[in-house]
Amino acid sequence: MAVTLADVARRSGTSTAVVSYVMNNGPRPVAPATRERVLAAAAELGYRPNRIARALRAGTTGVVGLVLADASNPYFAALARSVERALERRDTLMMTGNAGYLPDRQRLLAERFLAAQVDGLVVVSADGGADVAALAVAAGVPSVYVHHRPGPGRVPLVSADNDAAVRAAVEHLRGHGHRRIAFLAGPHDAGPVAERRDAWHRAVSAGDLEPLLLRCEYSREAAARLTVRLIAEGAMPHAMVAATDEQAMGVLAGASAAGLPVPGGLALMSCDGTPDSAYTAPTLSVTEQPLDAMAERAVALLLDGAPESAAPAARLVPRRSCGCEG
Amino acid sequence: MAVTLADVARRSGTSTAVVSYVMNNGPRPVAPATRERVLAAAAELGYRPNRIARALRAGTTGVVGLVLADASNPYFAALARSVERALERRDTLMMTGNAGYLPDRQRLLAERFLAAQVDGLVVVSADGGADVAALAVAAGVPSVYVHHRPGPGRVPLVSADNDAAVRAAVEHLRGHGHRRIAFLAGPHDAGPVAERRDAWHRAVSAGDLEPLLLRCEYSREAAARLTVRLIAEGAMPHAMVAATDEQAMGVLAGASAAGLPVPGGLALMSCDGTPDSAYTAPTLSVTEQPLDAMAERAVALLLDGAPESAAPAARLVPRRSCGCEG
DNA sequence: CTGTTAGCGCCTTCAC
DNA sequence: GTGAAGGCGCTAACAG
Repeated sequence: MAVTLADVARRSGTSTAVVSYVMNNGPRPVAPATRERVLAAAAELGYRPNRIARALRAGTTGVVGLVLADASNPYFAALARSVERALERRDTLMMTGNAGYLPDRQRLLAERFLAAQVDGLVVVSADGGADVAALAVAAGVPSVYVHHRPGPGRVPLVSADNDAAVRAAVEHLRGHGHRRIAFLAGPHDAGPVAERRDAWHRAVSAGDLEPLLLRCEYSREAAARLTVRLIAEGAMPHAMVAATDEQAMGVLAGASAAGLPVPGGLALMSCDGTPDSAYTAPTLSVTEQPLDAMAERAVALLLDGAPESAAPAARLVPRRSCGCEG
Repeated sequence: MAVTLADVARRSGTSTAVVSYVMNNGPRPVAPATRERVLAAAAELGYRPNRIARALRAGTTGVVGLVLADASNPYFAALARSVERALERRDTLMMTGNAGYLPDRQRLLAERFLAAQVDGLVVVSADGGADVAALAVAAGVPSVYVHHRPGPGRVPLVSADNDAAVRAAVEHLRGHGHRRIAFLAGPHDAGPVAERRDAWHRAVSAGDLEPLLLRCEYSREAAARLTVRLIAEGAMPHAMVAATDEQAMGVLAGASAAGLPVPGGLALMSCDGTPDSAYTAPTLSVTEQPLDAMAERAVALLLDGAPESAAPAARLVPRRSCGCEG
């Protein structure tokens, strides 16, 4: 059905080797006249190289697998796009799979990607994921974690400098006059969120401020429910740092539903800095993760054998929800 | 490096044929004892079938390509997840590429996916895209458009019944007492947004209501800017249907920035019904597209040769922004 | 400079 | 019930 190298060779009166040399500009030289004939034949027939055959022969597919926690979460979605751009620069295709926070599904996806002979595996896992990169290692396939590394192991991790970011957020809220600054963490104590929580705790302690640790699932729904409940109980703090944008958006939704004004009644900051955070009502003050830099670094590590390097810094972006601009 | 069929055959003292029979449960029977030995050998060696080799032999990869307009847009992101789930049910992997509204990039992605020998192409294009599915057709690869079909051509399209949805939205706003109901459309007149605009126009005309057509790009930023400007000029309508959630969220952000209360000063509805729309402040009243049904239908069309059928209906979900629940 | 050919790993027809 | 062998489309020795 499809046009093959042999078809082009026949049509141009040459051999498959010559056609291959022309299509790949090497590894052997071809006479200009012959080259023209081959190119013409290829164009006429609409020849398109079969990457599957090439992959079998070359032992490399030009495809990388991305195991993602959840593309519905704007943070992970933005990260995925950054990874895609980084791969694009290397002419590499991406297979994506959403694991939905399920360790078994992470493993299943990784297995499938490995069976598909991906050249590398990028794993973006949330708290409590499986150490799926270990599977890649066992198969001799390069792998990287971005954002969070579930297991111990020697698989490299690329994440941002959460410590400095959270410290800056706490300082910023303090600058607005707040002395009781809550932190909204996730249900578990692991990964970047744990780092952010620790950083908050250190900053609050050092500043002689009053701590209040809150917890909920990483979803808008859970954060909205918690917020409504706290407001009803009169237990809502007046300043809060949310571990994730997803939670912060839930807090905003809950506050809106319960009639608590932001930033008037609650000064809120968050730690992801997704694109969406600029268009909430009110706009979210955040510490913005350098997603493009993280993705570029991860892909360089994966495909170019670049050395592991220090975490890139997050940037403070004050907007309306903390009390700025208004 | 990697373990192959031949390795397992050697280890189990059989032939590659038998190992293949065992791994695929056919097409020939294998004696139970032999089967056990093969399975044991495969497990010991950690054998994982090479899908690339299988694909070359079988002429089918078990991979579908998804050309997406923009995964940063929650509507497209949700659609992509639905497509992934529909493919998952058929044990099919997905390659994704974001075209970012650029026709040339759509074409490039389609070319690459075709070269990777995908079994099918799902194209989710925004207004003004290229007719990339035509490339697939030329290559003899099945393809479907979801949401929008750029060109003429006979490539099937799966979309929702926009007409009924918009009519319901207009009626709903009218029920809230509004007689001047604006519509926020996109910059072009094509595809589903054009359908929605037409449906709005018919509904407004039939109801003897006052029309006002507004336009802006499909981004939060553009919609927010437009909203701020209209408010400043005193030209903001009191009721509006936005063509997309993305634009509606921008309107919400603009209204919040300019101090216009929603729904008090503006009753707003939107036509996508993304998951995000339930957690804006205030929550967005929408007509919800049946994304799972659309995706399932598209994939059935693509891989199972299912017949084209009528568009599934969108559902009205009243929330706070139109004036309900309050 | 160009042609012939041997596999990459798998599946399956054909012989035993 | 099992084994040997050809070939999917491509690349890169190896000959000419």
